[in-house]
Amino acid sequence: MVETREQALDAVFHALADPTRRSILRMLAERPHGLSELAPAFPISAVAVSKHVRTLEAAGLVARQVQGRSHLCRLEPMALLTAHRWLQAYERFWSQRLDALEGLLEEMKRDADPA
Amino acid sequence: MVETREQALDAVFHALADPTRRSILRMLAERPHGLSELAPAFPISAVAVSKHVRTLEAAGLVARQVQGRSHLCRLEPMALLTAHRWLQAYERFWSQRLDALEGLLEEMKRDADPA
DNA sequence: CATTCAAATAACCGAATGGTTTTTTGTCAA
DNA sequence: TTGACAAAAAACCATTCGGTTATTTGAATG
Repeated sequence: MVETREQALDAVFHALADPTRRSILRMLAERPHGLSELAPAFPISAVAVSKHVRTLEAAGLVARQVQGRSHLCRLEPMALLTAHRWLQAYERFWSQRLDALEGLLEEMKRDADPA
Repeated sequence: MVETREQALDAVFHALADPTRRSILRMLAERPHGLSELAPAFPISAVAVSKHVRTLEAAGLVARQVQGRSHLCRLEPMALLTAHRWLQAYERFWSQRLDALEGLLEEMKRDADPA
């Protein structure tokens, strides 16, 4: 479904950009859930929840195991690695900022409490 | 603009879910760029690029410094931390998987090359 | 002052998004 | 075999999205 790495990032970030879908992932992180077990947890129709799950599936974040007439969904965590690695490339920028903040705090402490 | 933590995640993940916007961030990671310097790097109109920058700004990923008639954009990396921390909560799931994979590889090596 | 240049604003367009209700399609059980 | 149940599929709707062109605003420059 997803071809290139850029398309994978598109799909994963888009899937994560919705609070209902993030909630679904949180539930699946705890344990696998059937679709009909997932749906009542949200104030929207079961069809809408099913659509969200399909979006998560398309991004590779969720896998579905069909058992008769119930569909068991489980977290597929490796897809999160795509997003994580992209973010890691920027890690040095925010750690730089955090270091600068820490430095400032040290300075303030020294000024407020001169030995 | 962004009120709650959930809204912040919505805005950041949505901003990252577009290849043009990710490219803009990559350029700004290298160094700050004027808007008019940013625009020609993309096969779309300057207005479209300006809109993308506004989306990034709304997510807190980019800050703009107006200097006369040119607008200087720079990366605001702390907003990425929001996304990074959300992903970190799932880190144990994929590292579990990676460990399992590593274990399998070890096993295959042992089987293929019995001492 | 008139011009030029950077950017925003406005108006518009087609496609995608998030939601709905209704209608199939299967599968389990009485 | 006749329901009942789980889920998908279809049709629909309003809003948002990513893009366009044309117009306006505002600062630098001749």
